[in-house]
Amino acid sequence: MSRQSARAHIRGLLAQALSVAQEQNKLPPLANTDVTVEYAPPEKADYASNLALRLSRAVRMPPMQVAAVIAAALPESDYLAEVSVAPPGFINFHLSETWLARQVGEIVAQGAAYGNCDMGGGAALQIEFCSANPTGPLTIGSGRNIVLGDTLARALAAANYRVQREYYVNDVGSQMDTFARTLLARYQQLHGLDAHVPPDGYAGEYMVELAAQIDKEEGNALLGLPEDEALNALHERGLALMLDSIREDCALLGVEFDEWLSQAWLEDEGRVQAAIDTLRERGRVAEREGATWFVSTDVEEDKDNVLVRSNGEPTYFAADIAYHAYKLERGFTSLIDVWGADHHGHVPRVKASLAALGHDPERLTILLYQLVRVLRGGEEVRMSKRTGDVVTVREVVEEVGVDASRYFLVARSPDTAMSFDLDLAQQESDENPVYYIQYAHARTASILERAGREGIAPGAADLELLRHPAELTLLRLMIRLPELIEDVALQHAPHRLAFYAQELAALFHAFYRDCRVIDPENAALSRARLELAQAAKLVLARCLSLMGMSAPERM
RNA sequence: GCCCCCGUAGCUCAGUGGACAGAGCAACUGCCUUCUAAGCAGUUGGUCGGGUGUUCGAAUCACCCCGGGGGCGCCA
Repeated sequence: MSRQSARAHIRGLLAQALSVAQEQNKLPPLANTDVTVEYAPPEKADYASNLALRLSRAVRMPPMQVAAVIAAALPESDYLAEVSVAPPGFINFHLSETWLARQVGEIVAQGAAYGNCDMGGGAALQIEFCSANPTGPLTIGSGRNIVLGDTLARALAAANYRVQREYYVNDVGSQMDTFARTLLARYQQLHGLDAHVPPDGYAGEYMVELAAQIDKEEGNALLGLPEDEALNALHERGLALMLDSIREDCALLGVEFDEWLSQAWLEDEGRVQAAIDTLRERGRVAEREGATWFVSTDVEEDKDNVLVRSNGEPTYFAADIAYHAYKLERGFTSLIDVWGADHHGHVPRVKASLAALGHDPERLTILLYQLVRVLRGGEEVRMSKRTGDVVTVREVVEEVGVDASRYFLVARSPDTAMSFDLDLAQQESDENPVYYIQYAHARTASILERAGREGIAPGAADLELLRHPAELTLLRLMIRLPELIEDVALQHAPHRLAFYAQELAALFHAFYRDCRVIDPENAALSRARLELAQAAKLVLARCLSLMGMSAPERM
């Protein structure tokens, strides 16, 4: 695929140096050692390794000496201008500025593919996200789920995983019964009957609209049916309409799922029963108190969990066991679930159940995100899905737009209980990071357009003319994009994209100030800088695209 | 009672074993006859909630405490 990133290259050099030093008896034989390379403080170096510090104890040598030995054994590399050793024992790597300048050509040549890496090696990966109960419109909380899941999916695809996006539809269970009963009451009310939304029903206005939609299609045909038939019909039709609406909400955020997998389907296929049977064969099931239990007290969990209720209905947990097993049976080598932190207690039992079925629970990663508070007029908006008192994805996107919605929802670490301030996202649009980043992109576009009008031909540039500190600082960050994508994919940390984009935009703005691109007095330098502007445009656009945001040509 | 997340500058948050702790916003001071001022430069601002350990090195790891949020067998 793409060329090796500088970080990966340096890691390779260090690994070679380590084995050379051992062969030459400069270091005692060592067991397999992790070679770590990180970003150095900018004034010290570009990259740094603490390898010598970590090995010092094992090799019984002072860290500075270990560092010197390793540094001396490093092979030559055209990536590097200088390698130095710094107290207390760091090995510092300074990139060659001519190598750096030449990377502009690499970036432009790779175009929209620049940033890709081969971490996944084409492995099939499934990411399941959103999966909100189809009993109401998507809330801003689901919005965070969707944006985290989709952004991560984009980064994983860039890291060469074959990614499938899936939405698990919880179309079975008590909440769907309540949904149908609420719908029936609303439908009856439309026909002048004295019906009431059940006390635990969904009081939101959208249920009235849903009933009206069904009424438009069916007229009073449902009134004559026995109650259970009417409920079944409303369940089915209401669910279909709700899923359409959820699909539209996702589309508003620029997200499309490859698969919508139904819990009812899993049950109808007998997969839930089959999972329970398998667990029983493996001696992991107990009957007590009239219910069927998954026995996990002896392993990962601190308590057993119900699989089949005393009324004979399987639980959500039983279906989830079958569901996760089915994911692996479909050939995905790794799975990611994106869950709200309120489900964290569910994690150990799902993993325990996978293990009990003979699967490797390590294949499943659960990305938990803390819940979203919404501020409107400086006040926290109280939300309740049951009363219909929610802030929806649709409202937010309509209010602040898809770019700002996605940016704010992805820009915080999943571990942070974030506040989404609706007024701020709108009022301060001038001071908004969204515009800041997009403006940098628009500036690159504007420069390129101007160059075109003035007949400055791109290409054939002598890139080694790029020596200005502002040019090189910008480039140092640009060449880290593949490393960033690797980190985002590995750490499941999509928010890093937002911080990178912000920093990149800042460095571009600084370059714009310090380095005039189109200079009639210096055609050669103009061509080189034009090439750099083109590369910067590609990197900015790639970041925005990974975050699902637009990259405007002008603002 | 037990489990998970958080506590870092006035505010919103990065940084989760590495070098003197960072950004944006807010506040203050400057910069448009030249490729977009939705921009740039500078200044102010922090006992990293508290304590004790581990380590060559701790915002980061362990333990205890304080504070905020979320969760805990027949809801999903």
